[in-house]
Amino acid sequence: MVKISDVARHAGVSPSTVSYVLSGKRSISDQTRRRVMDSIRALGYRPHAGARALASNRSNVIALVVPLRSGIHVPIVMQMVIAAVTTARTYDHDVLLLTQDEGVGGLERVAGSALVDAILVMDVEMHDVRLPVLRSLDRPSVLIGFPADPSGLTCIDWDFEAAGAACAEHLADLGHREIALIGAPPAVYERGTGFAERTKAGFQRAAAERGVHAVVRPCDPEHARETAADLLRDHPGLTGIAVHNEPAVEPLLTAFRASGRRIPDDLSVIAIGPDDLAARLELTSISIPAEELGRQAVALLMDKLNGDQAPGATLLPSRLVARSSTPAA
Amino acid sequence: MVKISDVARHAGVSPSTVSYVLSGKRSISDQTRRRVMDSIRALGYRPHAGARALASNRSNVIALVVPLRSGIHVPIVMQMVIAAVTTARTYDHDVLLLTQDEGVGGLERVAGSALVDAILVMDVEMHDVRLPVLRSLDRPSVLIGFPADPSGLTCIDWDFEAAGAACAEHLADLGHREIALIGAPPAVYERGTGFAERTKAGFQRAAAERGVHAVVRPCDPEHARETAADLLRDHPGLTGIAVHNEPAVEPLLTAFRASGRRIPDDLSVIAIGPDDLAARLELTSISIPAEELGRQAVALLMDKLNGDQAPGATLLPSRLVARSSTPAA
DNA sequence: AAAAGCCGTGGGAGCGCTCCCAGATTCCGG
DNA sequence: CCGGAATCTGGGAGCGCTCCCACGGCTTTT
Repeated sequence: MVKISDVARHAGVSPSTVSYVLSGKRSISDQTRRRVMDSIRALGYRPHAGARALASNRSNVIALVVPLRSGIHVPIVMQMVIAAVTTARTYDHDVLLLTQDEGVGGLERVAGSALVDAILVMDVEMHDVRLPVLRSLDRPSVLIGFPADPSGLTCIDWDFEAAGAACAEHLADLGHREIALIGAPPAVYERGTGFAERTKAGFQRAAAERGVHAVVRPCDPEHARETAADLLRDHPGLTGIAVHNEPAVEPLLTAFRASGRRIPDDLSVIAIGPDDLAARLELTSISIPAEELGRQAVALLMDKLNGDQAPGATLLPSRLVARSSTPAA
Repeated sequence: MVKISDVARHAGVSPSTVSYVLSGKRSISDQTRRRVMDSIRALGYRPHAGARALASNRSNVIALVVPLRSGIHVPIVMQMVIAAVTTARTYDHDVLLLTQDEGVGGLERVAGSALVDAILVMDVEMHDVRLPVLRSLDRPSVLIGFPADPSGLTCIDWDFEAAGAACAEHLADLGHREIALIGAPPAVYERGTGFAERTKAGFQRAAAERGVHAVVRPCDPEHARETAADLLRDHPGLTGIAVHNEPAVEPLLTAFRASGRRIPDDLSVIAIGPDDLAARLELTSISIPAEELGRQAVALLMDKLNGDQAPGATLLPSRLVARSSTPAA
């Protein structure tokens, strides 16, 4: 293995100079820098990560805790994970994967052993048991999702409230008087996950403001057919529907059509979710940019690692893209 | 930070003894062990990962390279990733995530800097550019998927050839004389990915052996409707179909029904893929156990890390589960 | 002309752990 | 009672890097 002293000898400088060339923590003459870099390349030198971590107290690795529970759409998670890894690399950091089920112990382990410098937690619950640990840990963390009490934590999420409101407003603007929001599976609501509630709240608030009648239903993708049938039976006057449940979108559309409703003639539909699905189905959609969230979350984490003050709460705006499923009357 | 010498002092032993208690690399009297363990708990000691890596030349971290290209079904990837992480933990290892697009450089980086002890590569191509690097690296690796030349490498995958053959045989056994395999998107075939070709080969071989007429079509899920229509037009006598394309399954079923074919009355259907989807749709299926693959791959990697000889090739059997979509005639 | 400031570099302690080399103790058979 | 084996423990060098402390040479100030 090539070590820093080998490079130093080869370049005719001291090891500390090589270190400084690499870290940029003090000025080095152009000539020296060039000689050192040449030696590094010539010898194929790579700093030993462990030695570096030991001496500098920085591992240049961040932990990413991924959820593995039901009711969360896997492709979105994957997109965020990829975005997080890619972004971390631009900051010269790597990503260590932890699963939700390692729980509190996992966080304490990777932080306590100095395996990671910081922690990114996806899919935070309202009353997440990990919150106290994250607050007390000596390492910065960023949460994707908002718990009930975000004090002392840095959180980021999509602005679901605004997304829900945008749906209701869009439908109201188009003249619909009776609208529905089909949301996440019941399990998600029961778990008290914030995003589902916030979408609902925004939807209902905006509907109320516009004097539009609004109903909200959870939906298990496996039982999309029943959900759709029940909804249309209970509310025959329904003409506008927002779906906040990625995997249920296609089954629901099928079910609506099976119930004799034409889209968009009888029923206008908005999807809240990734743009690609909506684009393919020609649905008006509120896009929730997964990559953007992953990217920003890592950026926040890096800010905190640099000792910068990070905002406690960040809400990413969503964007309504009108397509053929919600035509103007 | 609590360090090993703090524990040693607290327990009245030497640091080396603490180290040996933790590693188990030499015998320790029960009494001493207990005292040391008590001190560790009392002080909340956690070995510093970097120091450990430096001194022992082992980081206890493995790299996992995840694909991010099109044509691979994301939930399957995620299942394998989760399984890999979970399994690695049972071996006291963590998982560092790398993306495909870091390419060769990424592998050299994490291996050269001793960030990871071993490498697990998902979604290997036939003529993968990373193969030479993996062969020359001083760290063990395991590939998920088989390249054209697997010599000198440890590879594991599902037995797609057998899966394809099982489909043809099952259909032939039920009396079908004209059958089709609807496969991965064209891009996957063009890329020369092994699994698509192998399924095809098994399907065709078994069909030939049974004297059954077989056709194979790639299929882009976005154009499932057209694929289905074309296929039924070109081969009106078709009565048995195998689908090896997870996201296309539902669109295809819809398309078949739209073409006036009843399932299973007019058309028997087998799905090759995760069991949950097939079970929900009541389809006969050949299940490809994603978790199992992730688990086994990590197990192989750990064997190699321990210096054990690992088999060069491992093929995981798939299992045919008969459901209502392929009734006996 | 001496003092003060600046820039570029070297020396080397120390980060926390592992594991080689010994040393101490106990146990056994002869 | 002794030699040797077996069992358990301690000491401490060394892993490869970072970063504090110095230092020499040069320029600018007093």
